[in-house]
Amino acid sequence: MTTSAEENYLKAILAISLKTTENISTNAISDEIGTSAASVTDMLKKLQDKKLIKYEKYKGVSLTKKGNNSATSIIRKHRLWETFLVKNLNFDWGEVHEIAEQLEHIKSEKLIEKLDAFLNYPMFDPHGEAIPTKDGNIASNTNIPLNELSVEEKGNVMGVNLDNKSFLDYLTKLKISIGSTIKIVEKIKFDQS
Amino acid sequence: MTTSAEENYLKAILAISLKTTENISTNAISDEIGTSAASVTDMLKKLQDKKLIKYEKYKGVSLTKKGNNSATSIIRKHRLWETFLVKNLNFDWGEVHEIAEQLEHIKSEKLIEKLDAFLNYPMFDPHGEAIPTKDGNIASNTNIPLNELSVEEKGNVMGVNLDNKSFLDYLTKLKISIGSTIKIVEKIKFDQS
DNA sequence: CTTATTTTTTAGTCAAGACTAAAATTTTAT
DNA sequence: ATAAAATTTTAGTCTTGACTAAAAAATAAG
Repeated sequence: MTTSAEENYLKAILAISLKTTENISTNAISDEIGTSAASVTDMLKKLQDKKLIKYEKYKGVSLTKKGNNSATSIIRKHRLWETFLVKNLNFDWGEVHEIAEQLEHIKSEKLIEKLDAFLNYPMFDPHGEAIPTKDGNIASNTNIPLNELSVEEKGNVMGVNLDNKSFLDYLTKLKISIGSTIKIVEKIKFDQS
Repeated sequence: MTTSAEENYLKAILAISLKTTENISTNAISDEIGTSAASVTDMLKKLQDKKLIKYEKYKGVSLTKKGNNSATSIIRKHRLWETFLVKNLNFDWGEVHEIAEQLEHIKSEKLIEKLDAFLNYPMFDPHGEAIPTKDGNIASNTNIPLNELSVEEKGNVMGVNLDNKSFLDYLTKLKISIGSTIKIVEKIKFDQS
């Protein structure tokens, strides 16, 4: 059985592996989780013992099959709960992340299957991220990042990549939500906003 | 902020105080929670420091106003989640207790208020137990225990007091659920079944 | 009313998961 | 190629919440 702390490390390792091609360093993990590098080293040993990661001193880390399954399952739980919070409990998408961080660690296979059925097997969460299926499959996200759309082009908002509260609140204020059609009016050179 | 462990102790103390009039002993708590008496003594000191209980060495324990509020709030969360699991996720009432034990510790006032609204402010949980309101009020349960009904009398099942999995499964098999009308056919002397 | 029994507390330990400071290793720069 | 800088690991400590064994206090029995 994995603890919440272990699950958070696995999730972090998976998240980093999707952002970079390089091998995953202790510091990258400590940045992602917000703990000291020493704490990360401690935990890597435990995860290694449980065969959830492959870890070589000073070299870097990668998830084993087992670790990847575990991490993917946590992402699945997180995104299903976020979907529930937004769709059924009427939370704004900007405020569900912290709550889902807690809910994702609830231990019950049956719970998550029944939640999935209740939500009618959604493919995407409220941020537009794909929800892994029970057997670990993830729909690939074929959306175009906003900054790659040119002026006057139109597109539908399929999701928001950031889990940044103030930015999500800003979008809410502009009434931009999943499914909205937006048009690029002008590009500001400095930050491409 | 209370930890999950602290919340479980508060819940146990409240549960015992509802079952007995006598003062609450260390052993009673250790029996309820399933830990050693020594562990209970340790925790009582912490709860005392946080002003959640009144504790006198060798004498016994009682909840302070603050402790009672906290314990009641946990009961509320537990019962709202059980209601959700049964009503919306189609769990059998016999299998929700363990999951609710985990969900009750999720930290978010807003979550529980929104869940309450989503469920349409239920007064009773799937076991027939009253759900405390946001401000701590609990509807008193005026139901008659089954063993006090006489032969041939009829009644409606308002709830089941036990959180005993095998008994609840047994009732499920007999198709006895909340709202069923049952009739006392015969009393078996030995165990009053 | 003193002794035996039960209950409760204290003392010492352990594991998980965090930390800081120091040592070891790797990488970068001259 | 070697010194300097950055990264990573080790060693030692802390807190939480548990445990066992022993001591202390309260209760029961003769």
